[in-house]
Amino acid sequence: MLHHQNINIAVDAIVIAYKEQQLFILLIQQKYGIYKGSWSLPGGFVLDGESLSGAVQRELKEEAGIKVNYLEQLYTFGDDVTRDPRGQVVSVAYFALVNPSKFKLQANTDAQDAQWFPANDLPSLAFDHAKIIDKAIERIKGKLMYQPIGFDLLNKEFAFSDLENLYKTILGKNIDRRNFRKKIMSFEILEETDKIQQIGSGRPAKMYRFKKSKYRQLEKEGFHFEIKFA
Amino acid sequence: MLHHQNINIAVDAIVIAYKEQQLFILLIQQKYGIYKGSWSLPGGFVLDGESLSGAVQRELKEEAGIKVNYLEQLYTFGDDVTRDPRGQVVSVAYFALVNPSKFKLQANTDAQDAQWFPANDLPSLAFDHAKIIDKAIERIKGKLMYQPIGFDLLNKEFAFSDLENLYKTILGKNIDRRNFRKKIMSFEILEETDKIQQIGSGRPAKMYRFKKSKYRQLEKEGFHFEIKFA
DNA sequence: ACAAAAGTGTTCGCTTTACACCCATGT
DNA sequence: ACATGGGTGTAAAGCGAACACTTTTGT
Repeated sequence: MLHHQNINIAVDAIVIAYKEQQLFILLIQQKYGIYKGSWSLPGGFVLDGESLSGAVQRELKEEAGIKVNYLEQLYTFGDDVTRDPRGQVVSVAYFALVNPSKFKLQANTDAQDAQWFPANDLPSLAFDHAKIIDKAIERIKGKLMYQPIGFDLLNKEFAFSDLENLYKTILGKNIDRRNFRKKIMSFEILEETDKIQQIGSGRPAKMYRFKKSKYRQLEKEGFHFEIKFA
Repeated sequence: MLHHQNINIAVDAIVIAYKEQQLFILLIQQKYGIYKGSWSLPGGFVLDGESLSGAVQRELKEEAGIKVNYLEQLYTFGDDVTRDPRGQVVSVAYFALVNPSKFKLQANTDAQDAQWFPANDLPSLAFDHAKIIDKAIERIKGKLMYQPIGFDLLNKEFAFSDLENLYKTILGKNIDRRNFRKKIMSFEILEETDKIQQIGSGRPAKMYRFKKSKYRQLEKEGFHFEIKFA
């Protein structure tokens, strides 16, 4: 070490999934220590020579056997020097999105202690993880309005109403179906598939795909995804 | 230390000032090491028991004798494991704004090696600091549109045209004076003083003050500062 | 009187909002 | 035939964009 420091550096991940009009967060049950038995965010110490995002991906694989499709740095928590009772730990939090295909956790890995919890019904959490989750939820709410991250929470093919419900769920308010559809459609970033969804009763829905390449191209041309609501 | 890690944690600060239609960034000349003589952002290792923002403030005081009026975490750089050639260092970058009263650096402190550089004419920088500055400039450009941070770069009392020029400078484009004034005034967050500014020729300008308390109150009521341009 | 910067309103077009009925399917 | 969710258009209001002359001072 360059300079002697009695501080550790860790990463934590807030992994978010969406299913049946609910947001879920991935938590891990602590096996040892004073927080034994309580739930916490997946994460751990960064290894020597390892990058921060690399550490996140490794921990997610080790602790939950999961690979995410969206990963972004959220915030670094280090202003509360006593956030970890064992010693000074600075934690770089990342926020991640997964689509429903990742929802069933493989029990074959180390992941026996990993579980999804509804975001609005979390158990009590170790460390300052409740605060970290709050910040992540704030971030996703904000981002939803000006970046097409909702698609990372849906299957590759989805009904329009799925997107609509996702927005309703995350923002916690009703949106006008007609205006919402008009807006999204005007961006021309959705591709209609030839499939239709048939579940339960009601008229079957056309399935759409998010055209990521089209979006990236529009972005380069100066286009900004942005949604406004009443 | 809880866990043996061969990684250090540091903070860096991007301190931004505005004067005469230019943005300036505070840099420090390196005294030792392989980057000796080249310029870098103020910053350094976090001390045991010290908070991250505390470390930033301490370094700014030590290295430049400066106290900032706006400080916000920018990003944590730790994905490039070799960003510091001496060893693995994760750096939490903060971005800070100061008003013109801080512009003259006291030469009595350690600050002999501190200097302001125009943001568009920087010397070559140590480490990955050029990249960090880019990110900070991006952030300030974005924030200017939806948060009233411009006021932190001006004196407490300022002419309206100062605000206008600040926006023109940072965004790098012309703005419509009438529309801009109309917009800002509609927020009712400025207070007219009884002073007038008289410099050189031309009609003297009324001086304004930013009503921070009024802004905070509006914010609580759900108001969002937001400016759009052509 | 002229140069220099401050101050001020109106019109036009686009975007946002509010709002309700028909369609396709299963039971 | 009815229940369920999918799919669609239009009018009014509000906001952003474009645009030029008058005022106050110094020289």
